[in-house]
Amino acid sequence: MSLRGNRMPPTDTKVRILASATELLARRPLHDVTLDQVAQAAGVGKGTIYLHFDDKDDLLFQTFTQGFDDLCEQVGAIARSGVACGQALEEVCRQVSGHFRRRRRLLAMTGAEDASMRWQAPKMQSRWRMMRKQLVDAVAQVLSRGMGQGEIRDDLPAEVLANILLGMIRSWHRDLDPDTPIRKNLAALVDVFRRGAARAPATDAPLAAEPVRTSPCP
Amino acid sequence: MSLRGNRMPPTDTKVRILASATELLARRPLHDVTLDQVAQAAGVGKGTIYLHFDDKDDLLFQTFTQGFDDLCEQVGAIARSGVACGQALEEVCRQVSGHFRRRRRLLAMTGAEDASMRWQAPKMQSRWRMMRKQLVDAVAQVLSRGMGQGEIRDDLPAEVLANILLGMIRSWHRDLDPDTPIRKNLAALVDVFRRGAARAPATDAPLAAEPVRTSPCP
Amino acid sequence: MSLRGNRMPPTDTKVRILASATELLARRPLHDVTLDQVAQAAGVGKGTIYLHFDDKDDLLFQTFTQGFDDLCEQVGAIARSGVACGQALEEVCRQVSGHFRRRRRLLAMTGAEDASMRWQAPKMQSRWRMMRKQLVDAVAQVLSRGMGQGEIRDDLPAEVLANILLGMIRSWHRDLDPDTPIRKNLAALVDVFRRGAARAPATDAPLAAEPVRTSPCP
Amino acid sequence: MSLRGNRMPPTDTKVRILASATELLARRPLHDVTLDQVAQAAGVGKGTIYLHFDDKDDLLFQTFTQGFDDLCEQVGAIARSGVACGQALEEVCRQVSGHFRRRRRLLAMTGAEDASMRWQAPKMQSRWRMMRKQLVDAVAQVLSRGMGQGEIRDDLPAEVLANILLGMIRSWHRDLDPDTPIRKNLAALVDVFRRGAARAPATDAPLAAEPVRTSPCP
DNA sequence: CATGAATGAGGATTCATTCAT
DNA sequence: TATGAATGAATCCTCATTCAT
Repeated sequence: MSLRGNRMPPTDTKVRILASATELLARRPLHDVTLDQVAQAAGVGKGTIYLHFDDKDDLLFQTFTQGFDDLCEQVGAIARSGVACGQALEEVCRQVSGHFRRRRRLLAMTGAEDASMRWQAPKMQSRWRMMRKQLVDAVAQVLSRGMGQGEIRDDLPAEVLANILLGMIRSWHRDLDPDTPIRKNLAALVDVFRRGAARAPATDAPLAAEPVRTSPCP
Repeated sequence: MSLRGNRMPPTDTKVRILASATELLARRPLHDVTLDQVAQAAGVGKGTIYLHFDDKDDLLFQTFTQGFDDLCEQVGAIARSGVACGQALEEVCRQVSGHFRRRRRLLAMTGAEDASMRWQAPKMQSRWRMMRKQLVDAVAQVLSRGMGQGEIRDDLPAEVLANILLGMIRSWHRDLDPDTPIRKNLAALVDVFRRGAARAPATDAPLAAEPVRTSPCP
Repeated sequence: MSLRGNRMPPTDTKVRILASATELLARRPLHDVTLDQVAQAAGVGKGTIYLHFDDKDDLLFQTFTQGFDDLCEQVGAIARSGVACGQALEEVCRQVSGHFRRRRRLLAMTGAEDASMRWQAPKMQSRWRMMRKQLVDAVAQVLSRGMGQGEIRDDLPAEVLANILLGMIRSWHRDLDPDTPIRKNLAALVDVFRRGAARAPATDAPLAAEPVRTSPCP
Repeated sequence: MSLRGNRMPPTDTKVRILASATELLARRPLHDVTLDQVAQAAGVGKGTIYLHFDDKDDLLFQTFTQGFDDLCEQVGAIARSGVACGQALEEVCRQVSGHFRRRRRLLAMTGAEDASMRWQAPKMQSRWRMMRKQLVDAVAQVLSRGMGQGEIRDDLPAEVLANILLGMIRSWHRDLDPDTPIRKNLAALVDVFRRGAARAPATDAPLAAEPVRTSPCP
């Protein structure tokens, strides 16, 4: 049975729509992606989209945040595992970076500026903030553990450091020339962050004192 | 000439238009700013915009990159001045951050993601890339000098470090809760970066060696 | 058969649909009532509607004209009963008015202007005209008897007077402020009509003569 | 100059749009008139409509109520003129009827049921009610004067009688077969109304007493 | 008989751009 | 230069209708 003719196999419709939207948004700017294109790419009728999403906004939002929960879950798992801080950080970067790379221009990771700028409607704003906070908190957990173990500086809140790390990852992917070999070497990025975020050697001057003025570059 | 009657003093029309666009873009998402609004806010006729700009794109581009040259110039000046690396970095952050804060959501600083995503037309793409490279290069110059003086690690290209720093500043402004007191303290950000980018103490094991893989957080 | 499980008792489906449509049309303008709403309100699937009605038009038509046959029948019965003209008219008004009040905005009574304007397709047009003529004729019968008995003026066709009466009833319900106490007193309306439609006192000048042109208001 | 080529003479654009809308609404049901059609018929671009009207609703409303103010003014003038009640009523009917005939199916006169059903939005509702009250009041003024002169029954409020008269006129136009010769003779309608609304001969039984039960039809 | 996911033609509305003045 | 009325292509969204189950 099921001679639906030219229909695709019974892949769940909503999934197909999301996939098409993802695909298109990775190529064209948000602004230029129309629902007709999404529908066409997904091989469904235009109206079908509205059976699965409230709105164009809703579709975009879900597209942008797809898989985000999983990412947060994974990062959270790293935090909870007993893994040493250094390895944990590397693993976090790998996960976040992988997620980011997979969703390329979607920028679903932290700021998705296109998205965050589009959604100024309060409803979306808060939806978005919640998602973002989820990831920052997960990363902050890893750092908190590092602080507890005396490995991460505790003169800055974990959330602040988490934001910095995420910002670095973002830059790494967005702004770095894709052909730079270093870009493939996440370890370098982790190293810079770890050193910047490390607790200063206990013997030397206190961290918060005035190292800003003193150490390396006088 | 110019008996424009009840018009404002002969403030240059183009300047007024740019100012209005800046104002509006700082509030609404790009997507929601219309030329009618800009014209109205600037107190000029809609057609007048086309006397000063090719296009809506052109207007947006000029709006986004307004003052960017000045910023690059200032950063370059810091690099050329003999100021010590540490102070130079702080000053760079102050400048960039100030520019960023002033143009808030315009994101004219490094990537202006909205912008970069909007402009896929080759013409704009390259126009944009050039602007961005200008700033990265200026920051990289400061870092290069630091490397020459043995204060900045030289296992990573200066441009990579420059990108990281700019990414951190961006995060600092975009993602950090505006009410966090730390956000006002740029020195903290500089400190994290400087330590991360510092040349490792000569005594210990070489930084790039393999701590990444082994030790937790030294 | 009919192992419908948790369905309602075998209330006739079509009746439920009509009831829901009536309910909805009494609240929202025709224009805003969708088949989804009707189906939902009736607790049936959307497709089911098409098992009982040709069309949305058909559903609307049947909804609008529901009970109309009964009304015509009742009015006809009054005409055939030997009841005196005055009482008969009052009774007619009561029936028509009651029907009208029950179906309020449906306006199924005489013109259902919404309906008459909607249905320009010849099929519906004639269907509608037939229904309307039925009622006018029934009312006209009552008036004809009154003419035969010398109580109703016969210088105007019974159908014309019937239309006038129906128009008055319509206005009474539609245009009169629902809070006006008089609105509840149909007798007043009947009185106006009866006096206007009464045969003029034999003694005075003939009604149709020319009072219209000359005397103010006798 | 002004070789606008295929443009129409400088008839005011808004007027042209209203005229086209009127024309179309007189043929097709409200529901089927699209803005494209209106624009095309008016020989203007689709967007131009939005320069002159807020909305489709606004366009329709203005179309329906076009000339209504004039009508009310004329009726008011009749009331204020010293004309005898009978002639005044005839004149009122002539005016209202003329307005009605001119706007045919638009029903702008009193109830414009299509319109009144479409506009359930509070804004339009009240806009509509105000217009309607204007006309009823104007007609009621004429009747009030008749009451003061003892020519019109005063056991019913003037507004109620005004509504009845307007309802009769509406029926006359809408429901009567256009070919009935009587339809052209408004005097007949006025006569029915005048007799129904006349003060009963002072000599006979009091009007409010029980004439309903007694006179003409026993 | 009953269902409801899928469809896609159709319509309201926006807005960058032009051009006669 | 400056203007702003006019334009119409482009887009989001609705909803009557179908059909595989």
